[in-house]
Amino acid sequence: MSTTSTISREIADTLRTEILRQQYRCGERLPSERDLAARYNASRGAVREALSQLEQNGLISIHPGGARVQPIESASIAILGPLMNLSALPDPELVSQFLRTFAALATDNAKEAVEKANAEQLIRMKSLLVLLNQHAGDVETMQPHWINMLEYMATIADNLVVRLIGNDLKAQFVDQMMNLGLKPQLNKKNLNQVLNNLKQSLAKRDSELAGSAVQMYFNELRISIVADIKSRLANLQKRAG
Amino acid sequence: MSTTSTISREIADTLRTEILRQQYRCGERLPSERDLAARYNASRGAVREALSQLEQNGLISIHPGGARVQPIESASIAILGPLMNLSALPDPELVSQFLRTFAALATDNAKEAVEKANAEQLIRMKSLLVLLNQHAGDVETMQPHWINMLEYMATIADNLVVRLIGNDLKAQFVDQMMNLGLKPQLNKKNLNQVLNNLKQSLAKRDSELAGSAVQMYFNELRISIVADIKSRLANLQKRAG
DNA sequence: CCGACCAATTTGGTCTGACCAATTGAACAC
DNA sequence: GTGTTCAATTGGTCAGACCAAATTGGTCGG
Repeated sequence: MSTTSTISREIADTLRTEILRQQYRCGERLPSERDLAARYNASRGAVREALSQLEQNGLISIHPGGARVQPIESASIAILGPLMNLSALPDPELVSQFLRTFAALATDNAKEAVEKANAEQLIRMKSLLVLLNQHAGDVETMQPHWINMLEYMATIADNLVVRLIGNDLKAQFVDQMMNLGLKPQLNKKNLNQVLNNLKQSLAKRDSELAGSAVQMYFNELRISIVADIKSRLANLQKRAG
Repeated sequence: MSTTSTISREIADTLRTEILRQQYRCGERLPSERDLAARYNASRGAVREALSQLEQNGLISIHPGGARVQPIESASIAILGPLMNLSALPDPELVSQFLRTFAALATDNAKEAVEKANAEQLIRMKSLLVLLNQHAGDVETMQPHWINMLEYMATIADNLVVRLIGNDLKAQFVDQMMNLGLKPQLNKKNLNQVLNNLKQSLAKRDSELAGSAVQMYFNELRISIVADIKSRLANLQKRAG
């Protein structure tokens, strides 16, 4: 649903990819709006809307005299998705950073959730944990229950800043990961420890323990996923070489 | 510098504020581009660019038939700045969430920095820590040294995702906080413990300890700042009532 | 009274062509 | 070389037009 395809969006996508591929050097001037309009067979208005989006992305800065490419480190999160889509398989380093970041935020959510949960919310978390335990055998079917748990923790923590970042990150990352059809292999022993720690943290309302449990889970997930991507990359290279 | 004032930007700012003030109910249709153009005495093109920016902000979704207001929880980080600027004094709850989030990311950076730092980087961090200790007496002059330390840790951690989020958060938050001229009062005993833990973490390359030290620092900072804002708000209310 | 259907209107997406002010860049004078 | 000047370029804005999709409101059948 949603993403209605428009000329301006297509232009923005194309230019964004070109910039992320570093086909324009940082600081370099982009072609003029009129040139771009000619190149893409579009009107200046469409080009301007595209450039306006790229400026919002922090990829370029538009001044009278010309639009200049900005260093990628000063861009906004919105570019992470396109950055990961530059090739069929995302950069494992970037994926690792992504999961680290996601872990940090989820950990904070877990801590705050356990801290401020009321009795009813505590019970609900415990019941969600039971579901997690029931599916501990199969990572595949456990996934949605993890999402439920983390989502519910986020609801309790009720941190707008984290939620907004999480939205962006999810939009940029999760959907694209799904497409890869990753089947992470989690160490069962460690997973059991995660679930046990989570259980204890809920029982004793120990927020630090809850945080470290979530942290450990994401750590496992990260290591597994990154390894998977790296091995796929190695296979590709072997086939190509 | 930079922010050249353009009509489209002004329109975007005005509409953004109106939406954040909930002057349009969520799901409600915005006035048509033609209406807005008439209202702001501007051309449709300018209005379209403004709306395009708001769509990038996740505040509205534009479809043929009309632009509709989206729930704020599905917006992007870019709205946090405007959200905090709705009134002279920002919502303390939002500030608290901000600092929590910032803490979570800085903590992760600290952990990774201590983990992967080479000998030279370790030395540099120690020297930065010496500077911190020298200014431990005065929170005011210590601030820039903290920024240096955290910035250097971020450089070592070299996590693009965290950096981009940090950029956004800083752009939305830090500058506006500076204007308030806050003078946080940190508990000296706790501050000393933070510095000591940091020192030990560097000596033993204990990433967890480094993380908890940074966490504790931000915790102190957050409590102090939030209390400050709350007391100011109380003063304002007393004067008004 | 209600729901399904259809046409008129409205709305966003795009294009063309035009004007202004600021910037740029090259020719020019020193 | 260096500083100045001036014309070409560039972004910002406007007006008016067309199309396709969505909305709206009225009509018709139940």
